[in-house]
Amino acid sequence: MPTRAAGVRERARAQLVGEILAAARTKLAADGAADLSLRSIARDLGMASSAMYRYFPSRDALLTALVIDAYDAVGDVAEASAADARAAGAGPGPVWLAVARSYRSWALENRASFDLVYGTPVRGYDAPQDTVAPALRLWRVIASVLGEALARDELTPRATSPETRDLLRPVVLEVAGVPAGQSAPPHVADAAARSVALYAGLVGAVTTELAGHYADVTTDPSRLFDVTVQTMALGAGLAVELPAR
Amino acid sequence: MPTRAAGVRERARAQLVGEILAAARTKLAADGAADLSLRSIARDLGMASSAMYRYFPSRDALLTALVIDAYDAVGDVAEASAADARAAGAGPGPVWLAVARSYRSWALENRASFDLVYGTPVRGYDAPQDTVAPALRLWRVIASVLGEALARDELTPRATSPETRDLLRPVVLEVAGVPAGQSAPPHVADAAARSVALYAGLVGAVTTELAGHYADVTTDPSRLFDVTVQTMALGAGLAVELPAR
DNA sequence: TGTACATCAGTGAACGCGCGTTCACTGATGTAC
DNA sequence: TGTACATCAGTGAACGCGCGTTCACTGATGTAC
Repeated sequence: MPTRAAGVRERARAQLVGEILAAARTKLAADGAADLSLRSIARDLGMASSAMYRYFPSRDALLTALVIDAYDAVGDVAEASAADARAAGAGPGPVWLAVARSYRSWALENRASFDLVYGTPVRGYDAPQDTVAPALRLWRVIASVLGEALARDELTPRATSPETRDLLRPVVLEVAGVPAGQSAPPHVADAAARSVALYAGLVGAVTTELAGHYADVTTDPSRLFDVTVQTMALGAGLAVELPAR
Repeated sequence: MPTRAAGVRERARAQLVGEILAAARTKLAADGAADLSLRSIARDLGMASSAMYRYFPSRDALLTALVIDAYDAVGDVAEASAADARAAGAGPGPVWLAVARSYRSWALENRASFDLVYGTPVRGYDAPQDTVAPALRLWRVIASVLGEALARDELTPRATSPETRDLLRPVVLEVAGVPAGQSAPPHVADAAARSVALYAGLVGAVTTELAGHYADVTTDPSRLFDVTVQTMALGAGLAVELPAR
């Protein structure tokens, strides 16, 4: 049974790749991306460091796998929380709050992964093209919130500057129903621009908290996060009510 | 002249400390904080690596000097741009835009310094207490913008959640005239909370751009930054008009 | 002004550490006839 | 079913690198009398 026999080797291989990745994730969580080394992972798995090269051509290739991993984890979490909120009948504002909170929770629980993809780029590592698609998942989730608000006509109107047109790429536009290649009408382009502010604001709120800067100004980072995200939503034209504590 | 002689040695010492810091800044800009080493700085200065220890007790002490350096540079830039804008008669909205732009420019020109203080914390390095005061300068500048808007009664009102009270520390409150130790009235506490959203949003916009994530969604990061910062201002209750391009 | 001593700057070798990557190799597993 | 060969997994030693920090030391500079 040649094919099945080959399958055995392949399966063993796939399993070991999985074990390496699992060990790498553990190491990443413990030491951070900058200190992640093939040798230490090999040590943890009880194998020679040179054996790593049967599975990953270089340290950077391993890093790329972890980067994609992290983006996908964020994508999963964000998409799931948005879907849950919508299933519970939430409108755009509350969906945004749910997404923001889940993003923050994930970041707090996976600091090193968060830093790996949203923090300071790792020196000497250039993320290859494969990482772009998974990275766009969060953009899409946030753009979809604005797209939904727009469709429901729930977006607080504002004067839009004409330069917003043609400023954004399809990713954040298509969610609002603009086909690729077509120029977006002003109000859609504006909604997309607002979603960028939410994305950047979200990243900033979490980054600031993780960098320890919230500690300088508050005693309750979690609540401050909620209030901050609410303020940002207001700027984007979404109403968010915070549950009383 | 004993005192003058001693002064010579002290001055030589101070000058060399200055040269070390200058070389360290150059190295920081070139290699990033994680790769900053005493040995490489010593090499650049043409001295033995062990000589470094006459001037800095450890690598971390050098890092601390660079951290304070970075915070002060940001503080200078932010305070100066706010002062310039005010001198030119600008109201809170335009002052905020000026501060945000100058912050971004500084970050783009000093990536490694930006990462050092607003990015992923350096592994194994704990910023000592001396760094807190310089770090607060940017908070104060941003809080002062909101404080001014409040004083001028130019802040778009909004429903404030009662939990905003007692959420924030004096730093962001005192700028609006609340003496240390006193609880802020609701509208002041709310203004302070808005300033946190601006701070976090600003950090996030720059972080996102530097991490390369803007490249996924736009072709004109500079303009997108302006629009983003405008949207955030709206959430904080400030009106910002962007100059046409 | 001159001399004896103390202080400081700076050196170079060394310790012990960890890293990514390469290479020739041993066995085990799979393949073709 | 059995044998000869090819493929692959994994090893362990080695290369060359850079790091922070310590230590005993040499000279030069400053200080006290």
